Amino acid sequence: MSLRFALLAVLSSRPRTGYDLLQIFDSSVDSVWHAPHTQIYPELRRMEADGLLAAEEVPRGPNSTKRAYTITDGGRDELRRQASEAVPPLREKDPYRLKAAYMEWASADGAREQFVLHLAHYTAWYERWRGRVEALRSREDPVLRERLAAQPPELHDEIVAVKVFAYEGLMARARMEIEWAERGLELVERFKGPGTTTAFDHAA
Amino acid sequence: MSLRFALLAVLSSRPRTGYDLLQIFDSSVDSVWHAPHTQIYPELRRMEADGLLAAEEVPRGPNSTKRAYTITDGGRDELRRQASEAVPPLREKDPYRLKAAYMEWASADGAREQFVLHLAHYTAWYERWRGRVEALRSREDPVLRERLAAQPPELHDEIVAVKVFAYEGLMARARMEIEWAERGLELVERFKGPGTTTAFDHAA
DNA sequence: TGTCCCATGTAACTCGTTACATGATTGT
DNA sequence: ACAATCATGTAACGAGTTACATGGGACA
Repeated sequence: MSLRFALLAVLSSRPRTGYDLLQIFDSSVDSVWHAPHTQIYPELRRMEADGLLAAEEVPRGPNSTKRAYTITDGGRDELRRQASEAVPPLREKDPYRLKAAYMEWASADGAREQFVLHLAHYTAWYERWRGRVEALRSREDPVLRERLAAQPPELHDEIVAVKVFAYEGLMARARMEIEWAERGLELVERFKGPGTTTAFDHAA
Repeated sequence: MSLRFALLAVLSSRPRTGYDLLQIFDSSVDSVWHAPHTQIYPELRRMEADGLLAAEEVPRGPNSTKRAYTITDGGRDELRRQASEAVPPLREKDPYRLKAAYMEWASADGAREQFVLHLAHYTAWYERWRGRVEALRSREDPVLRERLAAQPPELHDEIVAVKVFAYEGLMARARMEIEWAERGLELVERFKGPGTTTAFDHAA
């Protein structure tokens, strides 16, 4: 249901096409969630069928149209409902920690490479999320501006604050992952450096 | 593939039945991964068909048998392969941060309840993981003992160290989630306390 | 006339969850 | 006898990924 929630949330500020949503999700701005077009387009159709969205064919050049989706009152109700319904957190399923727990089976190079990738990944995302927080605080982000324009001024501080809070949560996660990967690299050097043996080497 | 990896890893110390694995995954010890029996039993059958496991019908009472699975040489190769192959980290999909980013749509009670659940969840798991680290460090954990018994003594330190490292990563995650949820509760009081308005109230 | 970018789909497949089922064994 | 636990499945469904496709518009 997260995809549906995210779509409703983005469409609550103004109508957009599937392609618009794809850009927002996948590349530029809203780096909390993502989805490929193969998931977005069918979901928009289903949401329209469920009465959460209304679609309009708008012209595009002389011989073509595109579908713009507008949130309906029912869609806004559903957005409020999903935002307000507390869902119990899921049990952890953590593939990184799982893999680390059985690192004795890994080659030195494989283990090292995994942590190098981990470090690079979360370092890059940390920077990206930091940029988002700045764009939100300064209220220069274009998607945020459209959102604020669609809501009364007395809500603006809350809207900005909760988004900053969300991205700061992602930044905290990234910092944790970076520190963990650095400790991982130390472990690799300690146990898989020259002159050591590991379960990996006990081949049949 | 994480389930398959986890099954291979657990079976690498000694043969077990599907039910044994279920206990290890779902309740008692190995709290890094979990899976219901409806996923474990068919996966074991597939792994047997793929030559990673060998099954043996062992008697159970007078009129019944159970299937015990043993890892094969091919299974050990696959375990080494998966442990050694660096996989690029996945893009973030974070339903908690997503929901928080659009908290302006939530009722005060719904938002508060969500963070209370979050806090309770990660507090409980923090304690659980801390207990696991203790059981690993003292080498009193029965599953760990079987694992060490199956591997030469010069590997014991590495085996314990990587498991402690994995659980400490989970603990770091839990600490981060706890701090974040506490900040979330402060935000709820600030913006959804008495005398405030929120997008939730702007009903149609 | 080609090459991006805009714009939208279907189909097959994997992973995971939930619901529905069944039967034997062990201990009280 | 009954209950708890041991033991193992099938089926339907939803979410998400990857592969396969198609066609118009804008600009050089």
